[in-house]
Amino acid sequence: MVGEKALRRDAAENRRRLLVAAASVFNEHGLDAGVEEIAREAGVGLGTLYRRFATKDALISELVRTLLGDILRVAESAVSAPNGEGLERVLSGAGAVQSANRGCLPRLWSDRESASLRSDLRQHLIELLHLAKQNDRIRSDATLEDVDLVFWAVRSAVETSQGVTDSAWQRTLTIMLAGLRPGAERLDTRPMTGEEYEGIAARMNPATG
Amino acid sequence: MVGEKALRRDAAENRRRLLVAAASVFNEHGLDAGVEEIAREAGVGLGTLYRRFATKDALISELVRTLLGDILRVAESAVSAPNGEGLERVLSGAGAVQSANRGCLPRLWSDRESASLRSDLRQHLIELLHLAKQNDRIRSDATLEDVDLVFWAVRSAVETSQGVTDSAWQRTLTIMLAGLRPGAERLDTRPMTGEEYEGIAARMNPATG
Amino acid sequence: MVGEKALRRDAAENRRRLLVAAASVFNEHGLDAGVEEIAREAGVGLGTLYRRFATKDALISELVRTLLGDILRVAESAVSAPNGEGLERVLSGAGAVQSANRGCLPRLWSDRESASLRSDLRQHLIELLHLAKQNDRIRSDATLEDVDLVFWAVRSAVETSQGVTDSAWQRTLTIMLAGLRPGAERLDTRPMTGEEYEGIAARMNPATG
Amino acid sequence: MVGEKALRRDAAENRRRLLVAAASVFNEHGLDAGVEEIAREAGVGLGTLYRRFATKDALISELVRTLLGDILRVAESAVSAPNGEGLERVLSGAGAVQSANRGCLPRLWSDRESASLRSDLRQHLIELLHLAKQNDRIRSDATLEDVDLVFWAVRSAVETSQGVTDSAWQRTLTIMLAGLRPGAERLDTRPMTGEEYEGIAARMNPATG
DNA sequence: AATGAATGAGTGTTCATTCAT
DNA sequence: TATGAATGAACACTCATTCAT
Repeated sequence: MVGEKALRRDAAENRRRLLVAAASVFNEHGLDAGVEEIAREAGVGLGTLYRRFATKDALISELVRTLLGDILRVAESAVSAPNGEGLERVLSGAGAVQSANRGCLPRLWSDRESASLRSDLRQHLIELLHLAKQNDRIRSDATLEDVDLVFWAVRSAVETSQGVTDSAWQRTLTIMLAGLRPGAERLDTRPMTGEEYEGIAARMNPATG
Repeated sequence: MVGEKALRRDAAENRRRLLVAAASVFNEHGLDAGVEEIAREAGVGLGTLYRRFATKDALISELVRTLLGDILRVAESAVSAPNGEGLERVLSGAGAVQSANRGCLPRLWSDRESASLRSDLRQHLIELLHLAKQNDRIRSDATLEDVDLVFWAVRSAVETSQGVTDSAWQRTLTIMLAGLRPGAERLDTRPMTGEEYEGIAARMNPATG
Repeated sequence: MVGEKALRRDAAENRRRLLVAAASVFNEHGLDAGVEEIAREAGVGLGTLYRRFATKDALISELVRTLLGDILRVAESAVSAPNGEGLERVLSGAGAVQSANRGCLPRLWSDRESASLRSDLRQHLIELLHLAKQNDRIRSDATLEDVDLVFWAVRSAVETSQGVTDSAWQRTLTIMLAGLRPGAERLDTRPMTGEEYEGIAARMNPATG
Repeated sequence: MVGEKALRRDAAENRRRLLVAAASVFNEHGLDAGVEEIAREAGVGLGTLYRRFATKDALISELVRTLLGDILRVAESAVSAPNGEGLERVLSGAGAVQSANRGCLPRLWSDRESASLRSDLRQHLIELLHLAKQNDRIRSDATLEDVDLVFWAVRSAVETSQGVTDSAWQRTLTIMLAGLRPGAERLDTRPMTGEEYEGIAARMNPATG
């Protein structure tokens, strides 16, 4: 009995170490980093990695689920934030999580296996958005999809400013929140006409030197 | 006419076809798509691809430069737009270009070989931002870096909404512009304190499944 | 026992098989033979070859070092040969090694990575040449460089007589030793004047067929 | 008629330029050098190269035949040399040719297509060797095969001393001639016993680190 | 259960040769 | 006829995954 439990605990420990190592390695070399480096960083053998995760893809998915879980937990506790500030807390929290896990961003919001977690998150966001509107922190015509856009905008700021600055995403968040405040300008304008779009697409004509 | 040696007509045509094919294949399968598929889509042999582009990386870089060139051209003509609307035109144009070339986005704003083109673009943006401020379309405390953030936010909207909707990036742009208007709320607030950040990082504790 | 990390038994066995297979394949098809055939001949997968040797070039280098090591060992034991015969033993041994490893000859005496082994060999040759002179087996005006020339002459005999006879190199060795005996004719004659050389070079005039 | 002749002359000129270029390129980069560089060095297009030579291999063969032709011509004129010195003149001449065409050496004495030229050369060598023996310049038990060995020994000296010294082959030639003089020691000794050979072969046992 | 050596399909790239211009 | 762009088989090498120890 004791021996069994000890093994289980080791297994869980290995699993945790692998996820931490994967996050670290992905942050440094991107998702193309080799599984061998992850195992080395985790201090375990390759076989152990594959005992815990069926494929590299499954490992990435699990890491993504971990991050979504972190964000989800912030969302859960944010419901009780005062003055409808919960939504903003979640967005900040998600920014912090993304910033600390740049390597996973290409999969964070599109990973197929994590759909249900993102769905859970959206359930909370519905309520948080409602609270924010009630408290006049977010304009009444803002949608749940708009909130997604904020997550995504933060993602790109983190990814692109990598190595230059760590706080670019905070400015992105600030600007988007400013645009979502009750007092900001109307949002129902399309920023560009179809003709303009076509014009640019047509110009996509590589120079012949 | 130009400094580079002119390519024969058909060589130039092949070059153009390869860039178009690369954009298409990357859009469908990402930058990890094989060079063989690009050649096939372009209707040429592998050797031809490598006659035109020294490496796969060089092909990607060239594609990125093509896109930045498209955006740059919009920026050049946008200077003469009325009412300081030029900046918004460039942002819309860049959105359209990015939307039509999703596959390249991971490199578009970070490719090393394209630094000078991005630098050229920034020169134009300086003026366009100035004009926008003069015309009260953009708040006076907005910076050139804020404009970068808009490009990047649009990028992420395009990437993440892939296959769901093609216009998400337009909404992102609308929201960020709303946040950058003179009447929007102050931008000097940090959206999250350091302690909160640490709190979340500490919670990064993968499930022991 | 040694400084390097010990390989597992089967890993070491694979390494040996690969070197033997490489020698065999190179003997048959030259250094241009494909790595795949080497792996097949060794009965291992391609990945195993690359696990043991970083590149094809490194494999060739290692094979060269192995052969030089064989020759070096002969040289070490040759010091104790009677009547100053040690030098001749080394030359014969090197001939046998070269004859059994024709495929490596283009690299044997010029491989960059093996310089120190060749240097070690030369240290032994200095002593062996000295002993040979003391015992009147080699003329006193012979130099260490002359000994190099004997190695190289044997190389070429092995290479060129490939498939015709296996003992041509022995005759080459015999003739060169005869020329290096104390009683042979003076060696300070230039075999050809500069004018003659120029005359031939000028005649280098490909047929107009 | 005149136009036709002019074309023929151009073709012949191109052919000559290609052979000269090939020799030069092979000298610098070895036989693995690309055909494109040869065409460039010759100042003609790739198509022209392939109009003159069916394959790269045919070009190499032709170059080899050119060199053998040069040596053959020396052999022809050497028959009339005084005091039986003709043989030595051919050997020197061949050394000069080889030294000036290092790049071809791997094929010079083994190229299949050049067999008849080498056969012609041997016919002359038979006579030259006879004359040398009659004049007591070469020992009477020397064979035609021994002469081959001298060619080959020179080859290797040229190849291996590449970049270090240009005259190593002359020393090799001097030593071998000394070994072939009437006064040199007997040549009928085998330099190594079969057991010794086996002993070394058995030791061919890569270290297991 | 843990290890890491072994595997081989897949990738980017080269280069002798062909052929449209 | 001369050109060099086009071709694609062949190559060296990588890396996610398997499995003997």
